[in-house]
Amino acid sequence: MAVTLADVAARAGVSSATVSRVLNGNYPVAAGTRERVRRAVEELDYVVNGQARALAAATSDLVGVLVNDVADPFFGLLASALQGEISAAPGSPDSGKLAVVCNTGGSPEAELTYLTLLERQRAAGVVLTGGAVEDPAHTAAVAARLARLAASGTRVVLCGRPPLALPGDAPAPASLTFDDRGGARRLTEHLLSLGHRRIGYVTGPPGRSTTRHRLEGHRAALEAHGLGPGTADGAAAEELIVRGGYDRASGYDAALELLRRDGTVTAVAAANDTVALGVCAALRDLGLDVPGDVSVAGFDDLPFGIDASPALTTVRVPLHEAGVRAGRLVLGRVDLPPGGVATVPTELMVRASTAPPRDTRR
Amino acid sequence: MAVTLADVAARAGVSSATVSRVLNGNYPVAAGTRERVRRAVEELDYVVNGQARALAAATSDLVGVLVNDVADPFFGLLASALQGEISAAPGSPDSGKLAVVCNTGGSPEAELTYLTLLERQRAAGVVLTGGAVEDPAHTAAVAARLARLAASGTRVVLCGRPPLALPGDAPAPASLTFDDRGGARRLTEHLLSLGHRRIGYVTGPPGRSTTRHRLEGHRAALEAHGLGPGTADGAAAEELIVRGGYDRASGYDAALELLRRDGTVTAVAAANDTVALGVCAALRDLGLDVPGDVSVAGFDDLPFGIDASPALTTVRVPLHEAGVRAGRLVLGRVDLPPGGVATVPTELMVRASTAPPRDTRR
DNA sequence: CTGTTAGCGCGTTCAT
DNA sequence: ATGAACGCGCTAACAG
Repeated sequence: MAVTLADVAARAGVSSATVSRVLNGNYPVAAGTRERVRRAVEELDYVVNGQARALAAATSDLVGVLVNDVADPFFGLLASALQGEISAAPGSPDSGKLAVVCNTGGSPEAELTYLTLLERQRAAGVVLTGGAVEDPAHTAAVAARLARLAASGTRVVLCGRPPLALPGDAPAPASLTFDDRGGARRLTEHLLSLGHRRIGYVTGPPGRSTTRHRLEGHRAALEAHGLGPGTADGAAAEELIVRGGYDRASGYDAALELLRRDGTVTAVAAANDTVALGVCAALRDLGLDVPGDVSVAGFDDLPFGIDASPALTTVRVPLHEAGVRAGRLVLGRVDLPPGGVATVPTELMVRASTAPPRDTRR
Repeated sequence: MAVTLADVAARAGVSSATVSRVLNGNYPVAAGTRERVRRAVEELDYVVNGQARALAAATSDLVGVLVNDVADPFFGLLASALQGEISAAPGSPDSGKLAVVCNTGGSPEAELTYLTLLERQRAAGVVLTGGAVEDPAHTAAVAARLARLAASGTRVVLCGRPPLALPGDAPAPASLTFDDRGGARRLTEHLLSLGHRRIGYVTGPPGRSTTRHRLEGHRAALEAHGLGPGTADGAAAEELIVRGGYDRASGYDAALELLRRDGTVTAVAAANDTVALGVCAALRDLGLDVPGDVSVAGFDDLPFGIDASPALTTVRVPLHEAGVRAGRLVLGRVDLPPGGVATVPTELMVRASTAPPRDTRR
């Protein structure tokens, strides 16, 4: 059926081992022989069998990239940078690696399934991106899978999720964590410094590390401004935390719920930009002006935020840079400082959707 | 190192052949034996070696999905639906297939490289999505690769690009084409029916099938309304076609260029939604109102269009449905009508960014 | 420098 | 119903 090494060898009048050597170029071969083999390969349209090669050499050129949602630009941007870094490196020994983007849809089961599939394929590396599901049982299951992968030589990198200890004596995987907490804190501080006191917060989906970190940042800012859980205002602020998801619809619903709980809210911080746009849409439908009546802020700084009405104040997460770094890490081209954890900084981006509350203006 | 079939066999006190049989479940095995093998697998945390299995059985569970840009929601949505369809099918024989999203970045070379990589891996299927590069040499190169893939049993599906004839006696691959031309035509007809006559058009990147089809639809609408290439107005309309790309920046630049060519433009149709938002941004910066001074329309109906200011009039491309269909096709779960081509309809979505031109209003 | 010889881990005959 | 043996296509020692 398909043409094999042996076919090429026969055509070139050499042994299959020699063909293998010229193909991999990591062994001395006479120039003349090499040329003959090259021609035979051309003439026969030979393409190596990756499976056989992987089996014989015990190496693979597959790198798995797990994302929670490919349709979400957050992951699209990350995956794009990662894949670019992995597939690039022309001429380098890493060249020819296949970055495999696997879409878990945020489902813990799918995450485990993909990890198994990648283990089956003896992947060269695996990158887990985005917030982790914080269920102890699931975390343990993931850790167990990762430990096995690591033990069999697969490089594991965590990107955008907390460091994870592996069972047994396995060293913890390299991890690139985003400063979600710091970003969220600076964002809420921005709202506070504008004069807002009744600030609503729409969280991400429950049980996710990013959801928790961002909410913690929000609370930290409140507490630092004397709105801690002990105070009356702090208790009121807790009432203004609404559970959501990472989609636009939950932002829309959350905004309605928020105004039902307290019609005097003057600002809303959302778990991400998409949710923030849902919040804006709801406010608009209610006849409220942003930021005139209510300020709204997002998180991530995805490209569409700048074209929203009004342009969204948000926290920039350097997804491209993070993707590139994660790509280098999983290829083993760079290493992390001892401890294996690096934090990617986030940056407050003030735009038009936030302003001082109405009553403090002239 | 890793635990193998033989290890499991030894543990269960049977031959490796028997273990293989219970694992694949396609052969009668005594219930008791099966149970013992199952336990051994559990205890040893055995995971089959995909490479070895593929080599022995001459089948793979990899399905490649080539996209032009993962960071673009257009492809994200498509890939998400495709992957969902491929990885779903719980219990079915297709279950356990690994959908591999490969990001070509729109580069012809990368496209060929990925095709080679997938051929190396003896992929079970390949889906090429998005507009095709219309360079004869490249088209021939792709066709040659696809013919080889098809010959070795890989299922090939085209999604969102024109049908392609393969060299030799190979049957043409199944293809799902989008009605880009019809959609673009209806969109421009919409603008014409609102009373616009000076309509600008910002194209997609040069040499792409989608760019050409959408532009053709635009021109067809003009011609049907007596603004054909022969007429004076038609010639003027040709002057209002500006070359762009699929990114926001080229929309921004194109809008400036358009107004420089003719300050009386009252409407602009863009190659896609992202470009349309760039056009809106430029108009806004110029102090022009959308749609008061200039109407703007996009294409694709990506989620962010509804939150733009104003909500974008566009043409909906049913990406989710298309992805699902493509997924079923590549798995061979459904077939296309004779000829192997199906057209996915597109739909005009009128929203707030288009309105009658100023001078025809009260 | 090059050919020969073993496996890599599994599916699949062919026997039993 | 189960085991023994062979081969998938390739790389990696080991000779020469």
